[in-house]
Amino acid sequence: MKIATYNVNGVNGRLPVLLRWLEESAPDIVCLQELKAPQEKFPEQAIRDAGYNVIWHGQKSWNGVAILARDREIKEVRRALPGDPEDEHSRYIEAIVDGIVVGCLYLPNGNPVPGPKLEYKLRWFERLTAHAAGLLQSGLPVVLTGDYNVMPTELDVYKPERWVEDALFRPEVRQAFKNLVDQGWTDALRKLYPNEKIYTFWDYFRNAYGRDAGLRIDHFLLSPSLDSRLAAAGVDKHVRGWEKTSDHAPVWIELADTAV
DNA sequence: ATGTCGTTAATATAACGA
Repeated sequence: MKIATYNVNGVNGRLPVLLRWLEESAPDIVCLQELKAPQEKFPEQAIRDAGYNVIWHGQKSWNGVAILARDREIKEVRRALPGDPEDEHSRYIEAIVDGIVVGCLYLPNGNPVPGPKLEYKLRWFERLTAHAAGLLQSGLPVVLTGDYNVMPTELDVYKPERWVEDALFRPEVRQAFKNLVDQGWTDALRKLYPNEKIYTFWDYFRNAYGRDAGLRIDHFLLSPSLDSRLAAAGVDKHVRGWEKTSDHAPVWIELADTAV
Protein backbone atom coordinates (compact mmCIF):
# COMPACT_ATOMS: atom_id res chain seq x y z
CA MET A 1 0.00 0.00 0.00
CA LYS A 2 1.27 3.42 -0.99
CA ILE A 3 0.60 6.41 1.27
CA ALA A 4 1.54 9.93 0.19
CA THR A 5 1.58 13.43 1.65
CA TYR A 6 1.48 16.61 -0.40
CA ASN A 7 1.32 20.23 0.67
CA VAL A 8 -0.49 21.58 -2.39
CA ASN A 9 -0.39 25.29 -1.44
CA GLY A 10 -3.92 26.01 -2.67
CA VAL A 11 -6.04 23.02 -3.71
CA ASN A 12 -8.07 24.87 -6.33
CA GLY A 13 -5.21 26.73 -7.97
CA ARG A 14 -3.25 23.45 -7.86
CA LEU A 15 -6.00 21.15 -9.11
CA PRO A 16 -4.51 20.35 -12.56
CA VAL A 17 -1.15 19.53 -10.96
CA LEU A 18 -2.79 17.49 -8.20
CA LEU A 19 -4.87 15.43 -10.63
CA ARG A 20 -1.90 14.85 -12.92
CA TRP A 21 0.19 13.63 -9.99
CA LEU A 22 -2.61 11.41 -8.64
CA GLU A 23 -2.94 9.71 -12.00
CA GLU A 24 0.80 9.34 -12.43
CA SER A 25 1.68 8.01 -8.97
CA ALA A 26 -1.63 6.32 -8.03
CA PRO A 27 -1.24 6.42 -4.24
CA ASP A 28 -3.80 4.48 -2.20
CA ILE A 29 -4.02 7.06 0.58
CA VAL A 30 -3.13 10.75 0.30
CA CYS A 31 -2.83 13.46 2.94
CA LEU A 32 -3.11 17.02 1.63
CA GLN A 33 -2.18 20.23 3.41
CA GLU A 34 -2.63 23.95 2.75
CA LEU A 35 -5.92 23.62 0.93
CA LYS A 36 -6.41 27.40 1.29
CA ALA A 37 -10.10 26.92 0.60
CA PRO A 38 -13.25 27.20 2.70
CA GLN A 39 -15.11 23.96 3.38
CA GLU A 40 -17.63 24.53 0.58
CA LYS A 41 -15.01 25.39 -2.03
CA PHE A 42 -13.13 22.11 -1.86
CA PRO A 43 -13.07 20.42 -5.32
CA GLU A 44 -14.81 17.29 -4.08
CA GLN A 45 -16.25 16.16 -7.40
CA ALA A 46 -12.92 16.38 -9.24
CA ILE A 47 -11.27 14.29 -6.52
CA ARG A 48 -14.07 11.70 -6.62
CA ASP A 49 -13.92 11.61 -10.42
CA ALA A 50 -10.23 10.78 -10.06
CA GLY A 51 -11.27 7.70 -8.10
CA TYR A 52 -10.86 8.81 -4.50
CA ASN A 53 -13.03 8.97 -1.44
CA VAL A 54 -12.22 12.10 0.53
CA ILE A 55 -12.73 13.94 3.79
CA TRP A 56 -11.44 17.43 4.40
CA HIS A 57 -11.37 20.28 6.87
CA GLY A 58 -11.26 23.59 5.05
CA GLN A 59 -10.66 27.16 6.10
CA LYS A 60 -10.90 30.40 4.18
CA SER A 61 -7.55 31.62 2.80
CA TRP A 62 -5.26 29.51 4.94
CA ASN A 63 -4.44 26.04 6.22
CA GLY A 64 -6.86 23.21 5.45
CA VAL A 65 -6.18 19.43 5.42
CA ALA A 66 -7.69 16.45 3.59
CA ILE A 67 -7.43 12.66 3.46
CA LEU A 68 -8.03 10.80 0.20
CA ALA A 69 -8.37 7.05 -0.25
CA ARG A 70 -8.80 4.99 -3.40
CA ASP A 71 -11.19 2.03 -3.15
CA ARG A 72 -11.21 2.30 0.62
CA GLU A 73 -13.59 3.60 3.22
CA ILE A 74 -12.45 6.62 5.25
CA LYS A 75 -13.74 6.60 8.81
CA GLU A 76 -13.13 10.03 10.26
CA VAL A 77 -11.92 10.03 13.86
CA ARG A 78 -11.37 13.76 14.54
CA ARG A 79 -10.78 17.04 12.76
CA ALA A 80 -8.71 18.96 15.29
CA LEU A 81 -6.05 18.19 17.86
CA PRO A 82 -7.35 17.97 21.42
CA GLY A 83 -6.15 20.44 24.00
CA ASP A 84 -7.27 23.88 22.81
CA PRO A 85 -10.93 24.53 21.91
CA GLU A 86 -9.95 28.12 21.04
CA ASP A 87 -7.71 26.98 18.19
CA GLU A 88 -9.65 27.68 14.98
CA HIS A 89 -6.97 26.67 12.50
CA SER A 90 -7.73 23.70 10.23
CA ARG A 91 -4.47 21.87 10.72
CA TYR A 92 -5.30 18.31 11.69
CA ILE A 93 -7.62 15.59 10.47
CA GLU A 94 -7.51 11.93 11.47
CA ALA A 95 -9.21 8.87 10.04
CA ILE A 96 -9.02 5.09 10.00
CA VAL A 97 -8.38 3.69 6.54
CA ASP A 98 -7.81 -0.01 5.96
CA GLY A 99 -7.24 -0.50 9.69
CA ILE A 100 -4.54 2.17 9.83
CA VAL A 101 -4.91 5.35 11.84
CA VAL A 102 -3.96 8.17 9.48
CA GLY A 103 -3.15 11.53 11.06
CA CYS A 104 -2.81 14.33 8.49
CA LEU A 105 -1.20 17.45 9.91
CA TYR A 106 -0.08 20.91 8.94
CA LEU A 107 2.13 22.18 11.73
CA PRO A 108 2.31 25.97 12.16
CA ASN A 109 5.20 27.71 10.39
CA GLY A 110 6.14 29.85 13.42
CA ASN A 111 7.79 32.79 11.66
CA PRO A 112 8.58 35.55 12.32
CA VAL A 113 10.61 34.89 15.44
CA PRO A 114 10.51 35.73 18.18
CA GLY A 115 6.79 36.27 18.61
CA PRO A 116 3.35 34.79 19.12
CA LYS A 117 3.55 32.62 16.01
CA LEU A 118 6.54 30.71 17.34
CA GLU A 119 4.77 30.32 20.68
CA TYR A 120 1.70 28.98 18.89
CA LYS A 121 3.89 26.55 16.96
CA LEU A 122 5.50 25.22 20.14
CA ARG A 123 2.12 24.88 21.89
CA TRP A 124 0.73 23.08 18.85
CA PHE A 125 3.74 20.76 18.92
CA GLU A 126 3.03 19.96 22.59
CA ARG A 127 -0.58 19.13 21.79
CA LEU A 128 0.51 16.92 18.89
CA THR A 129 3.05 15.16 21.09
CA ALA A 130 0.45 14.52 23.80
CA HIS A 131 -2.02 13.16 21.25
CA ALA A 132 0.67 11.06 19.60
CA ALA A 133 1.51 9.41 22.93
CA GLY A 134 -2.08 8.22 23.20
CA LEU A 135 -2.00 6.89 19.66
CA LEU A 136 1.15 4.89 20.43
CA GLN A 137 -0.42 3.52 23.60
CA SER A 138 -3.43 2.34 21.60
CA GLY A 139 -1.19 -0.22 19.92
CA LEU A 140 -2.91 0.44 16.60
CA PRO A 141 -0.91 0.92 13.39
CA VAL A 142 -0.53 4.69 13.03
CA VAL A 143 0.98 7.00 10.45
CA LEU A 144 1.39 10.68 11.35
CA THR A 145 2.23 12.54 8.19
CA GLY A 146 2.19 16.00 6.69
CA ASP A 147 4.03 19.29 6.69
CA TYR A 148 5.80 19.48 10.04
CA ASN A 149 7.57 22.75 9.18
CA VAL A 150 10.73 21.38 10.83
CA MET A 151 14.07 20.32 9.44
CA PRO A 152 15.08 17.70 12.02
CA THR A 153 18.85 17.85 11.44
CA GLU A 154 21.51 19.74 9.49
CA LEU A 155 21.33 17.05 6.83
CA ASP A 156 17.83 18.30 6.04
CA VAL A 157 18.86 21.86 5.08
CA TYR A 158 20.82 23.02 2.04
CA LYS A 159 22.61 25.64 4.13
CA PRO A 160 22.09 25.05 7.85
CA GLU A 161 23.87 28.18 9.10
CA ARG A 162 21.40 30.35 7.21
CA TRP A 163 18.43 28.80 9.00
CA VAL A 164 19.51 28.59 12.63
CA GLU A 165 17.32 31.52 13.71
CA ASP A 166 14.36 30.49 11.54
CA ALA A 167 11.25 28.97 13.15
CA LEU A 168 11.71 25.88 10.96
CA PHE A 169 15.15 25.14 12.39
CA ARG A 170 15.44 26.81 15.80
CA PRO A 171 16.90 24.48 18.44
CA GLU A 172 13.68 24.38 20.49
CA VAL A 173 11.69 23.41 17.40
CA ARG A 174 14.12 20.65 16.46
CA GLN A 175 13.98 19.51 20.07
CA ALA A 176 10.19 19.40 19.93
CA PHE A 177 10.37 17.15 16.88
CA LYS A 178 12.94 14.95 18.59
CA ASN A 179 10.76 14.68 21.69
CA LEU A 180 7.92 13.45 19.50
CA VAL A 181 10.01 10.92 17.56
CA ASP A 182 11.64 9.67 20.75
CA GLN A 183 8.26 8.44 21.98
CA GLY A 184 8.87 5.51 19.66
CA TRP A 185 8.08 6.75 16.16
CA THR A 186 10.08 6.00 13.03
CA ASP A 187 11.02 8.80 10.63
CA ALA A 188 10.38 6.66 7.54
CA LEU A 189 12.45 8.54 4.94
CA ARG A 190 15.42 8.89 7.26
CA LYS A 191 15.27 5.24 8.25
CA LEU A 192 15.62 4.08 4.64
CA TYR A 193 18.08 6.82 3.67
CA PRO A 194 20.09 7.61 6.82
CA ASN A 195 22.80 9.63 5.08
CA GLU A 196 21.16 10.98 1.92
CA LYS A 197 20.32 14.57 1.17
CA ILE A 198 16.53 14.49 0.87
CA TYR A 199 14.43 17.59 0.33
CA THR A 200 10.66 17.97 0.10
CA PHE A 201 10.36 21.77 -0.25
CA TRP A 202 12.06 24.37 -2.40
CA ASP A 203 11.22 28.05 -1.98
CA TYR A 204 9.71 29.93 -4.90
CA PHE A 205 12.39 32.60 -4.37
CA ARG A 206 15.79 32.83 -6.00
CA ASN A 207 15.47 29.77 -8.22
CA ALA A 208 15.70 27.54 -5.15
CA TYR A 209 14.60 24.44 -7.06
CA GLY A 210 17.08 25.05 -9.87
CA ARG A 211 19.86 25.37 -7.28
CA ASP A 212 18.49 22.45 -5.24
CA ALA A 213 18.36 24.81 -2.25
CA GLY A 214 15.80 22.68 -0.47
CA LEU A 215 14.51 21.66 2.92
CA ARG A 216 13.14 18.40 4.30
CA ILE A 217 10.04 19.43 6.22
CA ASP A 218 7.35 16.92 5.14
CA HIS A 219 7.65 13.75 7.19
CA PHE A 220 6.19 10.30 7.79
CA LEU A 221 6.21 9.09 11.38
CA LEU A 222 5.31 5.42 11.76
CA SER A 223 4.21 3.48 14.81
CA PRO A 224 6.22 0.28 15.53
CA SER A 225 3.87 -2.11 13.72
CA LEU A 226 4.02 0.02 10.55
CA ASP A 227 7.76 0.48 10.88
CA SER A 228 8.12 -3.26 10.45
CA ARG A 229 6.10 -3.08 7.21
CA LEU A 230 8.04 -0.17 5.64
CA ALA A 231 9.16 -1.37 2.20
CA ALA A 232 10.06 1.81 0.30
CA ALA A 233 9.86 5.60 0.46
CA GLY A 234 10.65 8.57 -1.71
CA VAL A 235 10.01 12.10 -2.90
CA ASP A 236 8.34 12.81 -6.26
CA LYS A 237 10.83 15.61 -6.79
CA HIS A 238 10.09 16.11 -10.47
CA VAL A 239 6.58 17.35 -9.62
CA ARG A 240 8.21 20.45 -8.11
CA GLY A 241 9.49 21.21 -11.63
CA TRP A 242 6.04 21.27 -13.26
CA GLU A 243 4.28 24.45 -14.39
CA LYS A 244 2.11 26.14 -11.74
CA THR A 245 3.44 23.74 -9.12
CA SER A 246 3.45 23.84 -5.33
CA ASP A 247 6.60 24.82 -3.42
CA HIS A 248 6.44 21.31 -1.88
CA ALA A 249 6.89 17.98 -3.66
CA PRO A 250 4.79 14.91 -2.83
CA VAL A 251 6.39 12.41 -0.44
CA TRP A 252 5.36 8.76 -0.21
CA ILE A 253 5.93 5.46 1.53
CA GLU A 254 5.15 1.92 0.50
CA LEU A 255 3.93 -0.54 3.15
CA ALA A 256 4.12 -4.29 2.71
CA ASP A 257 1.09 -6.36 3.70
CA THR A 258 3.10 -8.02 6.45
CA ALA A 259 6.39 -7.37 8.22
CA VAL A 260 9.37 -7.14 5.86
C1' DA B 1 17.12 42.69 2.52
C1' DT B 2 15.65 40.37 -1.30
C1' DG B 3 12.80 37.22 -4.01
C1' DT B 4 7.56 34.49 -5.61
C1' DC B 5 3.41 32.51 -5.04
C1' DG B 6 -2.05 31.74 -3.66
C1' DT B 7 -5.68 33.86 -1.53
C1' DT B 8 -8.94 37.60 -0.54
C1' DA B 9 -10.46 41.98 -0.09
C1' DA B 10 -12.40 44.17 -4.51
C1' DT B 11 -12.68 45.04 -9.77
C1' DA B 12 -6.74 47.27 -9.56
C1' DT B 13 -3.76 46.57 -6.74
C1' DA B 14 -2.09 45.41 -2.05
C1' DA B 15 -2.40 42.95 2.19
C1' DC B 16 -1.06 38.61 4.37
C1' DG B 17 1.16 34.19 5.15
C1' DA B 18 4.58 31.22 3.72
